[in-house]
Amino acid sequence: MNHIAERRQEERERRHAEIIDAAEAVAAQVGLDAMTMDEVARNARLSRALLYVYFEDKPDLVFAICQRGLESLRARFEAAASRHDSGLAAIQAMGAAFVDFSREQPVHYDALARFARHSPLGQDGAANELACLQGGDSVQRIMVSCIERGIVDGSIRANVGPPGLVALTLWGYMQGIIQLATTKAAIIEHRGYDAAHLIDHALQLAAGALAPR
Amino acid sequence: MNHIAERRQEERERRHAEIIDAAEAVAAQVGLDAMTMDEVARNARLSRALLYVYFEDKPDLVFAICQRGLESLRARFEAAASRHDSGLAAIQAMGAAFVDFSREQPVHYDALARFARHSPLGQDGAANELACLQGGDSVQRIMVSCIERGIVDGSIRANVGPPGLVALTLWGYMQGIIQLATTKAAIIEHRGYDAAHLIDHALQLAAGALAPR
DNA sequence: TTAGTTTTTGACACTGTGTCAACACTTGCG
DNA sequence: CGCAAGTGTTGACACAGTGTCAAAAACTAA
Repeated sequence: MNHIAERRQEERERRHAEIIDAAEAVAAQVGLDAMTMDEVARNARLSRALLYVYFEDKPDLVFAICQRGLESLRARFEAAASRHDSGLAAIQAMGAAFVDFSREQPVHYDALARFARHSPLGQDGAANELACLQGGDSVQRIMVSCIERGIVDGSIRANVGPPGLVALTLWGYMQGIIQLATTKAAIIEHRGYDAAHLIDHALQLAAGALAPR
Repeated sequence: MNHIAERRQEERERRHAEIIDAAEAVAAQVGLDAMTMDEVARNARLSRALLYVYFEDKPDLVFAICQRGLESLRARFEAAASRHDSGLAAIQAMGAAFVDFSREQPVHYDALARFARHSPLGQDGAANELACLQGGDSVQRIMVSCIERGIVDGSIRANVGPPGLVALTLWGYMQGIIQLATTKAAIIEHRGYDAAHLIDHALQLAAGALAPR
């Protein structure tokens, strides 16, 4: 029968999602590093071996988490893009959205940061990695379109450079700042500033770099 | 005798350095992640167990590598600071020096990046971690003094913000950009740019953000 | 029922970490 | 010299985690 294959496919997808849910729950408690396949399996009430039917690897599972994160981030960026008229304002809102994202979904953010670190494995298997790359791409595209919009509407100076490069630069910038703010909060405070302060400052500085002179 | 304790102390330090040498050699070949204590021990012609006499942990050993890296980076920054008259030019030179550093001493750079990621363990043991924090501090101080110099000599606009925050921001920025450029070189090229291009652009953009209007 | 297919698992092999009791070597002293 | 006390060094162990596989269990269709 054909219904049967269909049902199985659905169950397969549901299970797939459940495993990711379980992994996120574990990671939320102990972090992605300390998250073990055993714990994930226990949390999803499956045997550990079964995880390897649904995911290649532990990295593969993390890619799946990252994928969800990217989707969420994309939605936030899109919202930011449509909530503002001027290109610059939209880009600024994206910076803030990125920061919010890192705070509200730390596991997703961490998975994303990991993904950003690792060089792509090339055309090697890993369907989930590919999906992450595509997810990253669509986020970038939103940024690019807003930068172009800003150049047209005059809120961003025309000679900032090619929008594609500007988007990449801003992306790297935000990653760097957020990482600094989250991991070195103690040190920053010890110097008399605080993390929120640093981030505000960084966003402002970036806006200044894009605005016309 | 007192000479004997002295000699032993020297031998201890020599061995300490030799282990770090061995670790760097291994890491240069396979990367910090894949570097195993066993391989390091073999490379230093010692038993694995002895490594744990000289270093707490594998992380501790990586901190030691990081320390060397920070010292090297400090020297490069200091050179950059004294090679230029204007504060802005000095800061720009530091950006370039950071990039050079990441290219010429990838293992040191990677150790540094790892250190930057991990939150400090607090007052917990780990003498090497403390040394890294201090090393990071002295690098920051060089940046701060150059920013202040730039504000005085007019090459940097006075309202960029508190020099301490600006230094932190620039630091995070460079980390983000270099990471992006090194791990995602393939993707960047796929979009018609290249890594060197991106870095040039990023440095230019940063300079623009600091320069007076 | 039964034979074929798919799902699920326990048990295993492997790699790497960190620890410890015991071994080996130096050194100072009777 | 010989021999204790201290120091350096190591092999062997316990442990934790990953990924794999043959076989058990569950399901399906005749």
